[in-house]
Amino acid sequence: MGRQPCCDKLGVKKGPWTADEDKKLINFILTNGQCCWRAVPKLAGLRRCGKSCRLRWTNYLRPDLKRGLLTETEEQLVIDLHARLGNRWSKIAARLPGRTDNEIKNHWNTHIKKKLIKMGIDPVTHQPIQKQPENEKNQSPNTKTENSTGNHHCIAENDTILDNSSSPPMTENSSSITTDESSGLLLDNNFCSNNNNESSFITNNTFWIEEEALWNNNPPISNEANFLWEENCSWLLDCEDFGIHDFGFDCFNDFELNAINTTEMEGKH
DNA sequence: AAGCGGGACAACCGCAGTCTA
DNA sequence: ATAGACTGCGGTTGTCCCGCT
Repeated sequence: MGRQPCCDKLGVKKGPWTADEDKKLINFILTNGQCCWRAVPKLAGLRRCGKSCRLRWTNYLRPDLKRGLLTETEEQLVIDLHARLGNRWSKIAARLPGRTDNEIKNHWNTHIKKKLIKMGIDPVTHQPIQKQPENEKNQSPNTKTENSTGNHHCIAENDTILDNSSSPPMTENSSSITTDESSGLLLDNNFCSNNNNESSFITNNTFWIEEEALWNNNPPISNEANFLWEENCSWLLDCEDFGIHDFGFDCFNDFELNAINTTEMEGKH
């Protein structure tokens, strides 16, 4: 019954990844793509759990990742999306090109939360913080409003934001970005439309949907993906501990990468 | 210069839904 | 049909770094 365990718990390494492990994982994914994570550690020669490999790849090694702090625009978008989606970091991250759920979650907890509190805005409800009367504080959880974030919208299964009766009237076809007068937050009206066509959610992010599709297609690594890789690997150079040189494939083009991968694969046989 | 505290972020943990033998 | 693995997600923790005293 059932399947094989994802990894042998004994002998599985934990803790920070080394440059060598990163190199092995990157090489493997670039060669074989993201298929079955269970097999990755074994095939890539890593003493890691498949889950750990997936996490390392998606949060840190993916070539299309942006590095560095979130920009003002991104931050504003995160705030806006959080107001609508709550702590659904993966959904939020899906709307920010090159950002991971982990990164956004961390940034929220370390920066944005404090920023909002400073501005007098409750980071949970996104409403202005006001002193609650004692009797309201003691209300039972059952008397709470429709959701924990205090939003005026509910989220359908396809992640489309739906208006409900309590929501403020949404002006159709209004400009895509407006400002909430009370909070000063940026509001993206496109996001709230009932249009199920995802590409119309956030105009600026249309390319991300396409990029995501490209990414999900798995290998062979396309020229576009390779371009992204080359363009985004510069952050590795900023690393104190190791640079792209440590991975041994700096300045690679398609041909060189393939050559190395082929060599490595042959070496295994 | 040393110690301390807080910020930042990578990584782990555990849960829930899905998948498969 | 079902047990148990797989995957993805959100919450939490651990550790490093930096500024302040």
